[in-house]
Amino acid sequence: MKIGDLAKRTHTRVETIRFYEKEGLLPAPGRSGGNYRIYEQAHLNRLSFIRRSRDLGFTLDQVRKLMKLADDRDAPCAEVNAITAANIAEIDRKLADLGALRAELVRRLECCEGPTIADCRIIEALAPDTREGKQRPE
Amino acid sequence: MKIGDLAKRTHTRVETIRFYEKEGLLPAPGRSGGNYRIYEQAHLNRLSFIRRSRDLGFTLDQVRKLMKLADDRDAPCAEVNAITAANIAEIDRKLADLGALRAELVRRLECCEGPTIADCRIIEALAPDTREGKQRPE
DNA sequence: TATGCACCCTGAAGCCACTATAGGGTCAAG
DNA sequence: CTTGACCCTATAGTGGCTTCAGGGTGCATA
Ligand SMILES: [Zn+2]
Ligand SMILES: [Zn+2]
Ligand SMILES: [Zn+2]
Ligand SMILES: [Zn+2]
Repeated sequence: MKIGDLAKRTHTRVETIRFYEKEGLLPAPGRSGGNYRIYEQAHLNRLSFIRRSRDLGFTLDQVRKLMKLADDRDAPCAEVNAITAANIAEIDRKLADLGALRAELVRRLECCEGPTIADCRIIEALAPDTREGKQRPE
Repeated sequence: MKIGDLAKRTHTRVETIRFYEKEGLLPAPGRSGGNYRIYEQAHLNRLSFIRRSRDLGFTLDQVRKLMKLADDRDAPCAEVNAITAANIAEIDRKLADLGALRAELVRRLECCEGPTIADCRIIEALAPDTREGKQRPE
């Protein structure tokens, strides 16, 4: 299997596959006469694992850990659960942040009294006070 | 006002202020005898604007646009609204993605049948099929 | 045989928004 | 006169890729 085939089958860009190899996530495959990378099923399995993990929001470092754990079937899965729980917590933080952000943006969008910047509540909310004559514009 | 004072007043790191200057977001201030940057009120205003915008999730490029608009009080604020709306849409996308992600992670965490990797449903869900004998491990 | 075209190779740089590090200089207090 | 807090520049690093420059390979077609 050449790199392009592997790319198609895993919905990964060719460059990303080479990047994973350089990063030590995907073992370097054999080469053809023309120096093309030739992949086996095992590579496809590894790469699928990486992509599924990435899709679930794990970092490459976490993926490295998960793969090491996955390779040792006798290892306890407490560590896997810890990594997963950490990601859920991280997602919760992001959800809260984004929710608050969204609310504030919507509020500002609703308050725009336009039609020109002079009356725009969005800009007004962003800008610090410059209308009380306390300072001159530079 | 020296850079450290400005940093404190705007809750910005000193390095970030220098970075904004290099990026053309904050005009280069005058210098003291000892070559220290000396800031005026106008700089503080600008920097506040930048930080508030960043806190609301605008990119530096969007901040550039917003500042240009903010400087022209006769400009229509449709563009400001468009930038804001685009950010809300972007946030909505992220919220949906993160929500789905979270659900899937929780589902997997709940399904872990441990105590070892051999029975771990999280790893199982990540790994491609390797148990049907269709291929050998590399 | 030549030519085109899709695919492959390497190495380096670019993206975002900073952050960190190295290696110095300035200034006021003790 | 030394200490320590602050400041300066220039460069590299972060994550997770993407893009680019400058080639080589392999197969089909004119
Ligand atoms: Zn209102
Ligand atoms: Zn407006
Ligand atoms: Zn279950
Ligand atoms: Zn488990």
